[in-house]
Amino acid sequence: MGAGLKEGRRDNDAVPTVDPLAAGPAAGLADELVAEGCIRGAALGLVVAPGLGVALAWPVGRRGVAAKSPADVAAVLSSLAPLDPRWTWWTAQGTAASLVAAGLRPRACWDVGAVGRLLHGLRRDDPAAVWAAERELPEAPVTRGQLDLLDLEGEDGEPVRSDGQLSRDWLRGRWAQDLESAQTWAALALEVQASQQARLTAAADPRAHTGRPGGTNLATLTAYAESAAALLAVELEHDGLPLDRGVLEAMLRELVGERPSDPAHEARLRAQRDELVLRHFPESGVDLRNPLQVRAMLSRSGIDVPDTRSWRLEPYAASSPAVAALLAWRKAERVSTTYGYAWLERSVQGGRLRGAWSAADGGAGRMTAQAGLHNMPTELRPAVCAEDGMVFVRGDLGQVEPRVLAAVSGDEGLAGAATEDDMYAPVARRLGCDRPTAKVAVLAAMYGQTSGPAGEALKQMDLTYPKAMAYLRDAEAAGLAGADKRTYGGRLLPGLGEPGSGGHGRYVRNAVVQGAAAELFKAWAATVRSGLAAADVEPEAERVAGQIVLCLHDELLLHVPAASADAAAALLASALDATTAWWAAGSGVRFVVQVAVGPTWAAAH
DNA sequence: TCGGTCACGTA
DNA sequence: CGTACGTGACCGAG
Repeated sequence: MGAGLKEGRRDNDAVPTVDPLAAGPAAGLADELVAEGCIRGAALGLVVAPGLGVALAWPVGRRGVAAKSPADVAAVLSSLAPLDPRWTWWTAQGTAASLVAAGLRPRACWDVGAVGRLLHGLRRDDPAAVWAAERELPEAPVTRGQLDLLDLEGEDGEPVRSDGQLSRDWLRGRWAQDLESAQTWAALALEVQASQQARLTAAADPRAHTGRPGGTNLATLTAYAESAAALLAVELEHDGLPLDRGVLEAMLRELVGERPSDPAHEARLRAQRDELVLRHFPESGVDLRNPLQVRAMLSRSGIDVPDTRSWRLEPYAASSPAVAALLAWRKAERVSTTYGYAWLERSVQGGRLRGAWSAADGGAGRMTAQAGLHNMPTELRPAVCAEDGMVFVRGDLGQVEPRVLAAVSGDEGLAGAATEDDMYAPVARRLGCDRPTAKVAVLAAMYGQTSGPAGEALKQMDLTYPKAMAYLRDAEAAGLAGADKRTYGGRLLPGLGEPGSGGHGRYVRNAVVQGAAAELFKAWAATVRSGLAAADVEPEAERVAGQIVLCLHDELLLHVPAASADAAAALLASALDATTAWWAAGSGVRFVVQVAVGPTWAAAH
């Protein structure tokens, strides 16, 4: 056994049921790969061909290992833990999902799709799109459905077509036909990785920061974090958010009534709820779900509103029982339609709420989640209950967007304000206004508001924080001109190519802040994940049991054994310090996290 | 069956 | 007329 194997033995990634040292076809594999020029800690291309095995690729070699079942695959990968590879896959969604399902928690990865999104501002992360963008070819068509003759034009059985694009045949599954093809596919992923790595390495750091780990530049570290977030998205989808079905059902009974037994019963209950509102109005036959009809009905009662949004009706609620009834109906209707019994049946199984996660959606690259994970009403959060013997540890980044603005713009004045726990207090002092006004002015600056009560304070912002305001103005100008823009971490915000609307200007102005905040958040989440699940902290005792169960833009929710609550809380703080040490190095900006522990999500505040 | 609009939940 | 997202009901065009 080589020296590298001894020092590097890290079997903690493995499921307890898989012994990486067990004798078997994969025993000694790590040694063999090292002998064939595979370097410890480096990118290692990985493709899993279902039912066949594992394909590996490194710059000077490749290898296929037969593995029929997911457990076999897990055993092979566990045996490679001594190599401490940065697993390089086309996407975590495509490759890591089965690994996670088999109990693996890979430590480090490179997600070619996630990095493609970052570098090229792609809305897609499939191999065809990333390959084309990296080769600077025209956008590739989406592969779906059956191949037709047109698809095969220019194809000769090779993975790369004569026009330079990836083969549609290979994209449709040819890569998984045999282990030899899977190795080729893994080598192609590694080829893209190397090209991406070169682009990232060449990217100048936005500011002359020092102290980044291993001398790695910000863009590359951001690529690591985006990759980790893509893997985390797969894990979140697999693990789910603990939710007590009984508690939620009790809340639903309280809010919207009993569970309907059949469609007719449901219609009857619906009519009963509607009647509680309609009885306040003289006319009949009004559909409460049709805003136009509701507006007309209100108008006949002497309430004229341009639309029927709740904030517009709110002022009338005190004097009009009818409006109050309508607003109460709306609230119940929202819960009933979106977070009611149907949602419960669809999205909660085995005490966990599960939905699809995306690690970088939308223009700014925030994480998004489906199945209501990101917009569950606050009033339902008491149903998010920790399991027996477990607690939630919740960490919330305080005032993250203005702090991010201070860091990315290099504005010394704003950075000075960001040394305090509440940065709006010093801003108010400098602007000569009260705290609420200062807060509105800062938010208005980041969102691109141009009018309103913050007007005077905004003028003061220009004088007091010129670099921050110039940073925002430059972003807006780029958006208006149709030019490309990059976030601090290097995410491309593609320009429209031609002068755009004010709306797009405002969008880019906000996206450079929101996007950078998302990058910082993901880097923090990745660091927390390492402290929880990965095997890179020695000795073993320093690792904290538990898992991340929710990411919510500036908030992380951990589900941990009660005995580990303090350690998890400390991890949230230390991980933030470790992350901002390189992310905001030299800026003087302080980031803060508020941590709370509780038996439910609602209680952890 | 589709996209657009309204409405509303979260950050 | 401050940003982003996901979801559902309804409408009208296809």
